[in-house]
Amino acid sequence: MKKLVLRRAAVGPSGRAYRIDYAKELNAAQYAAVMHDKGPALVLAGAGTGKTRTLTYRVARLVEDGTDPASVLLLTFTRKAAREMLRRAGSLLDGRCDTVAGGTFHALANLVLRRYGATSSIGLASNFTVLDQGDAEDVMNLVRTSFDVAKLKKRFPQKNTLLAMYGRSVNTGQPLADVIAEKYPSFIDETDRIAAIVRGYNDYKRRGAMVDYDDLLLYLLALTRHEEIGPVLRQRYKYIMVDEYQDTNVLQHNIVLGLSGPDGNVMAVGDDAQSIYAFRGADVRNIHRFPEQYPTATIIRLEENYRSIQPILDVANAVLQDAPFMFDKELRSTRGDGEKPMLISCTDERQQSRFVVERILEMRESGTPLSKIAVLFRSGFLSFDLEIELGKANIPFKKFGGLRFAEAAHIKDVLALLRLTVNPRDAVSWYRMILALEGVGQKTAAVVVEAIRDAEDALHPKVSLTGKAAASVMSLLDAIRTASTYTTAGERVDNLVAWYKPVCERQHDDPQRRWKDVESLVAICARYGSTSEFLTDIALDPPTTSIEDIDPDDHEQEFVTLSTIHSAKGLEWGNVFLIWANEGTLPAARSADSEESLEEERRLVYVAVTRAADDLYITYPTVILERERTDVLGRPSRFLDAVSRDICPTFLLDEGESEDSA
DNA sequence: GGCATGTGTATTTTT
DNA sequence: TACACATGCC
Repeated sequence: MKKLVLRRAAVGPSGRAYRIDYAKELNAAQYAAVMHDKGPALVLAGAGTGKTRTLTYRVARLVEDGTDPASVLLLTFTRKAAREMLRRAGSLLDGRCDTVAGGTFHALANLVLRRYGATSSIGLASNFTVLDQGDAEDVMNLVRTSFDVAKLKKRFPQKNTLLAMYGRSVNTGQPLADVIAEKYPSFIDETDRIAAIVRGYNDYKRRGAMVDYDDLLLYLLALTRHEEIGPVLRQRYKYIMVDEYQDTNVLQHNIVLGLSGPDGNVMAVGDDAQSIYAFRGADVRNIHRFPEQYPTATIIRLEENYRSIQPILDVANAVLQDAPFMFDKELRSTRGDGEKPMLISCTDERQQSRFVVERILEMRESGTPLSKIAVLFRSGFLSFDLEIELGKANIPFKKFGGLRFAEAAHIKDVLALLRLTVNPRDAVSWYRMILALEGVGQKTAAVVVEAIRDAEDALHPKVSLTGKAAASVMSLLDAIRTASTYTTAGERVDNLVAWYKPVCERQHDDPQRRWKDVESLVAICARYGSTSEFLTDIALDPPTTSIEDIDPDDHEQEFVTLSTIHSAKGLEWGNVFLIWANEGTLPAARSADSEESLEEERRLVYVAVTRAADDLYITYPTVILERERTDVLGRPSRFLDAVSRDICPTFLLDEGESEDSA
């Protein structure tokens, strides 16, 4: 038997002895944050400074001091981040953090609204549907079309532009007219019509008990201000922690204010240098103004970087050097010196891809696992050429960002079918599926949807059609009717998918590949009893990529990560390539018009650079093929101007000895 | 004439 | 992939 050993314990404010030796496991600043008890606090956590660790330990510390885990609320940017933190906190304390509430603002809103949405003045049925971005666009499109804007003979905003206008208005609190005047001046004459369409959009959602992402936040805010429910929520959540505070929008900021009440038991954690979601309404000023908002706030700075070697941080610090106001920060590495990052000037995109591929092959040769390598870029399409080269070289990779699972047409189809079994009044889903049928175009689809809307029983509409259209519409109605008789999501989806297969095969030329996706969706769905719960989860937390998440065989496999900078937030790799680091791409040309958006591009560079632990290669092509013959001469991103060649030397690529002698 | 379907082109970033 | 526009079927 092992012998018992005595260890001197620290004692917390509650007088209980801590199991975890916080002082030993944390640095001074982290320790201060973890021990912070009541009242507002702002933790400025630079990249790689152990932010997750700090949050995790604070949760554990609160629980060790006897705080009811259910009264701790951890708001994060993604559900995945929340899961990870709660898992880690749980493992510190043998699972005693199970009941801590954690997730995104949207997930919290969903939870609270299911419970209180119907009873309050909001009057939202508890079985409401959550619309994801694509669904919301479809609804907007339906309303837009009903306004006959095509007949205007004038450019009129597209569905996604309309949604962006409305979303901006909601997320920044600006009136719609002001948003149009400021951000979309070319449509200023159409302000009234746009406003009418937005009203139509909101009416449609209300009638169908649907909420989009913005509504979730709006309704949650309303509930925090509600006479009876507000106090209930504040009673419930006594300790609030918000991660990535720099990426909150005004709405979310107000929700935090509403939830925390006058005492302000809020710990906001973030890094203003990593605010990269302004396009979604995020406002860096939320974090900048936190100290004014809460004059008694404790401010704690985490500056010791555990991730990167100093030469990488030198580049990161230099990128921020000329930035206008930011909280003071200077990242210091705890790891010391190492190889300097390299700036590599490539002749064109081909050479850039070749360089990355050859370097990856060398790394693999010298024993670096592929999982430690990442290639980062500004926008999804910038990796297309590289993907081809990686494929040729047989280097497995996985791409994050860009196309998401739930955005693929065939996945949306299956989800639409499922939705119809839950809500046969869902005109958007009907329209989508009817349009997919053989012999049916926009006109016929509109007629059928109209008939369904007017019918007493949506599944038995009175509509007279002939030929192929008649037969295929009948078969769709029949499929929905049959599937609806089953109770579980799994049974329903099996039925629907059997009907959908020939439709999918007729519509797409690569049905086999698509069908794999459908099958993984079916596999996820099979775990659910309730169809609407499944649909909500898919909308709030869509699987990032197609099969990997589900296929257990692929889990072990080694792969290089390709990712947009946005999707790389919070992650790290040993070896990082930042490609397309040239003017016009990073910053993106469309961001060059305002200082605000330019600064956001600077922060993107900062985020990208600070993902690297050991090796960083920044590449840019000099000759860029613009559309139709005009080649543009590329120059490196202006945000690298302040990075001296001494910190990050420049290299050119020459053709070496050919290796294949065959 | 009305409608379904094919073709070409251009794409930020995401809860 | 999603749109605008052109073509060809009923």
